Amino acid sequence: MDKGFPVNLTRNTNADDGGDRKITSEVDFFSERNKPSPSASHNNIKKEIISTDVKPSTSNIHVNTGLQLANTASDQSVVDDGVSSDAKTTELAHLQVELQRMNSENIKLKEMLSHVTGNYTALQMQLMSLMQKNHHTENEVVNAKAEEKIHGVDGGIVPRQFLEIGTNGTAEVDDRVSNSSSDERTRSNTPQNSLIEAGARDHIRNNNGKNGREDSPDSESQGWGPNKVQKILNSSNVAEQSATEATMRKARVSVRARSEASMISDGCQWRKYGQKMAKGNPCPRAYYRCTMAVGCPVRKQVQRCAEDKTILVTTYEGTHNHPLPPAAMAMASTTSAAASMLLSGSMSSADGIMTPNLLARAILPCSTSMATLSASAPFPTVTLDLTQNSNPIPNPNPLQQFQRPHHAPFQVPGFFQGQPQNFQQAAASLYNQSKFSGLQLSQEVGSSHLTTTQAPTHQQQQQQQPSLADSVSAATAAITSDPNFTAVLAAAISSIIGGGHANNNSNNNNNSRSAVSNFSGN
DNA sequence: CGGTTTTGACCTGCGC
DNA sequence: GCGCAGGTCAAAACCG
Repeated sequence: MDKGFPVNLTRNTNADDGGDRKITSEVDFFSERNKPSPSASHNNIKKEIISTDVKPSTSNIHVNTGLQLANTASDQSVVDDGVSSDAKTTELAHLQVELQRMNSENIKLKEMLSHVTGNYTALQMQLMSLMQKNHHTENEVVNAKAEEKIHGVDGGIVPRQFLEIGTNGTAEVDDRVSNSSSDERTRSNTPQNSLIEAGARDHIRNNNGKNGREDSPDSESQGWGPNKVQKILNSSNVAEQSATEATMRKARVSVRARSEASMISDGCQWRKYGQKMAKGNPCPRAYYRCTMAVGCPVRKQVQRCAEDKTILVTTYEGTHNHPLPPAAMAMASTTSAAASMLLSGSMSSADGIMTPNLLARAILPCSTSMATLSASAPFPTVTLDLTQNSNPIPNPNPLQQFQRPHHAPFQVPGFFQGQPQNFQQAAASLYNQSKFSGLQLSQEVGSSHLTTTQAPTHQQQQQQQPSLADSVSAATAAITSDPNFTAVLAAAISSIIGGGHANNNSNNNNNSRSAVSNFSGN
């Protein structure tokens, strides 16, 4: 019996070995993609070139090189049958000239690429500095307010510990942020630990480490309590910045997907550590912790939607501190990217309220409604809704669009690198697919008046698309319930959001074996 | 036997 | 201060 792993994976793939086969073929495809073109004529010309001591360029930039040479080669193979060696030599010379021309062209293209890259970097730097400047300005406003309180301008009482945290707590918070990987389990292993420590954590909040525990890794908060951050936000700019970083860990990414399984497969291994009945929902909420590495801070909550029990809402929090298999990277990078986007938006505002329009456009630039953003207390949350059936781009054959042929499977972002054309095609394709699947982006910003679009309920969203054929609904539901699709779609979204965010687990090696084992294990 | 799930108890924050 | 809700812990049960 599969415990904690999606049942519908095996259901969707008919058998466990079917699931393995699917993933294996995908991995094989990726490995194939890294090989040169299998064209026989291409191989022929390669041999010819090497035999004449002309080194072919291996640059990826020159996409057409192989084709042109291949054509030439096939021409030559015809000539080979009965033509003199002079013609052969002439042909070789011609090829050499052609190759040299292409090499020089390659160099030019490389220069262009480096130029564009440089421009991009410069622009990115400018953007960063602008954002930083903006943030700094807001900090000054906060500081001014804090100063007023310190000097009793408004008669307010300044909580002493907040000021102390501002100078002293920086290291503590930063340390927590940078050491998000600190071993929570180790910390919790001692018997009495949790209760004592819970109290100690609270004590730290109030006394700022006067009990001497602030330097201990034990002082690392669980990353789920909002209050510490909220309090620190009211102190100095340093503390605010630190708190913002701490908030980064608290950003949540919620994924709604139709699934009859108890949990969607995201490639990670999870251990259930709790279950609670949440108010207003007859379905219990399950709490999971990542067990792929000891002390991984990532947790997730899984709960069925109260309105539609076929919808599984999975809420992720935290960043993995260990290498992930590609299958896990897809979802992990997505949640990380979404969290980064969300918090980069929230960071630009002193009161923690994000700029929803900017964020919304950033997540999916061509859409006005694709994912739900919420900065309502206590946690900023991005919701990726993979349950909808809306289709802004009419597609007469949605099934065809969603099919996963073996010759062109979906890719996770890590595999896009070095394959720009494939990346663009896949991203564009998945972008359309994501639009098809009805990722809804609205701006629900808690109590703030920045709300521009009221997040529609699930029923409302369905009612907005009454004209869709049942087959489309069924296909979408079936596909979006496929955990692999969910993960890969999420990966594509993260890719669209921006490569910088998408692969924060850059040290993750693409261990295809672990991916296979994970999926088969799931 | 080791890992996972279950489940009741406990803690914390928040609103009243 | 009290009650509520969300979140976590850990012993016991369960499973392969």
